[in-house]
Parts: sequence; structure tokens; C-alpha cells
Amino acid sequence: METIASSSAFPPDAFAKDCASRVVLDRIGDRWTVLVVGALADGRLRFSELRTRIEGITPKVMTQTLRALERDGVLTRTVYAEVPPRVEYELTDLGRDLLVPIDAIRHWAEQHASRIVANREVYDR
Amino acid sequence: METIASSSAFPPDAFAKDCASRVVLDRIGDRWTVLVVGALADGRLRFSELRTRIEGITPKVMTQTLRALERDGVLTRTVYAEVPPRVEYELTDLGRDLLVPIDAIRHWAEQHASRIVANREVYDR
DNA sequence: AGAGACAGTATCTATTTGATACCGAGCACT
DNA sequence: AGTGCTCGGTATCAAATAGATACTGTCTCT
Repeated sequence: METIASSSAFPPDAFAKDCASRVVLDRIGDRWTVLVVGALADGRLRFSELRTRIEGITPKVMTQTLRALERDGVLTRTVYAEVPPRVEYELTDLGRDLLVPIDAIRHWAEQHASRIVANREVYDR
Repeated sequence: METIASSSAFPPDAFAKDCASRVVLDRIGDRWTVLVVGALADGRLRFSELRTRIEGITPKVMTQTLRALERDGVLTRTVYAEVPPRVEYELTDLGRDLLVPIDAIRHWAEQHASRIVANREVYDR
């Protein structure tokens, strides 16, 4: 395999290394992406609002995650030249598309969480 | 951290640290989970078959991922006492449930991959 | 002058991931 | 009897990533 398959001559195959869709999956297979995108479901939020909503994320990692998502065109970053500074993040159309499967994942997690935690306890015993 | 909130007195909230659903999300926010579960969509596979299908995963990481998913009850691991050894992995009901949102994610990735790669190129320029 | 808000950086450490080499049991072949 | 092969992993070490914590710059308000 050579070039990134952005052509549609071949069906995109996320299992193939170097396939574009695999590259994209790597973004979602990120600890924080699901949470950040999910947090922006109801509209634009500022950096600090995101930090409050998503417990446990450090500012460095928040910045990294946001920049990566901005780079991919999932969200926009708008800086207002005020003091104190105001920066708002908002999903793009692409980001709102992503929201659909991401919500599905989150719902699955919330539905089956207790069962999974129980499985772990059995396994570890 | 002491107890994971597996009670259903509170609505599960994946944004909250220490919430069970957050713990579960962390499993999905793993680089390989989506691929491994997706690979098992059509039935049981052996270790080496998984390695072939999922390009780029190393044996160590494959083992880690499979053990974690087994621990969570997403798949089963069956060892046949043969030589050479045969070990088969298969999704549980829980795993097949997970397959639904995971397929949604993969479809999203395959659909929008080229657009995202294009976005990155613009951003990096 | 000093404190505070906000959106981050800088720095250092801990944890995860990855590359690569190797192992053990048994069969098949020479 | 020795050699090589298959399969499903481990072992070991290096590299990349995530996390904890402290700090910065700008302006405004007291």
C-alpha cells in the first residue's frame, strides 16, 4: 500500500494501515475527543466552560485536543480581542455529523456501565 | 477513588470523573478497541487472524486489548488444547451491542476521511 | 499598587505504546 | 536424533503521550 486512499476507487477500509479512514479513527480513539465533542453538542462553549464540564482534563491536554479537532475541521476556534480573553469553540457541520455516532457510543456506555464494572469485578476475583 | 458509581440513583453522566460510564468510555477511547471489535463483527477469529486483519497492531498491544475486552465482558477467549495452539475470540451479547455504535463511528470515519485529511492540509499550510 | 479573570504555556514526571527479539510444546520431515 | 515449522503469545527496552503543577501576559477594577 502506498498513498493514502482518498480515492473512492477502492472502498475505504479502516482496518488498513495508512488508509484515510484509519487515520480518522485514530482521532476518535482518543481519550478525550468523545467528551469534548459531546460537550459541544448544545452549542458553543469557552475554554473554561469546557474544563468545568469535562472533569479531570488538564489544560494542556484540553488545548491539544481542541487544536487537533480544529485541525480536522470538527470545530472552530474563535478568539475575541477582549480582556480577560474570550475564546469560543463550536462544532462545524462535520462535527455535528460526528455527534451522531458519538452520542450512540456515550449512550451505550451509560447503559451498560454497571454491567461492565460488574464483569471486571468477577474477572479480577 | 473509592467506589465507582454503579448505583442508578443518579443519572449516569459520562462527563463526570469516576462515573461508571466514564470508565467505560475510556475503554472505547482506546486506539485499538474499535478495530478489534469491528473485526469480530462477522464471527470468531483466532489471534493471528486478528493480527492479519488489523494492520499495524503489535502482538503485545493485541494481547492487552483482548484481555481488557475480555475483562469487560465484551468478548470471550477460548483456548483449544491443540498443537500448535488455537485460541479463538468471539463477541458476547454485550460486544454485539457495542458493535452498533462502533460501526456508526467507522462509517462516519470512512465517509468523511478525505474531507478531514483535506482540512489538515489546509490547516498545516 | 495590588488582586483578579481568562486562556492558555512551560516544565517535569509517570504512564502507555510500540519495535523487536525470543519462548515452549509438539508434529513432520530427513 | 536433530532441525525446522506453527501458533499464541512474553520479555525487554526505547519512544511517544498524558498528566500534575506552576507560571505568564493583558487589561480592568478597587
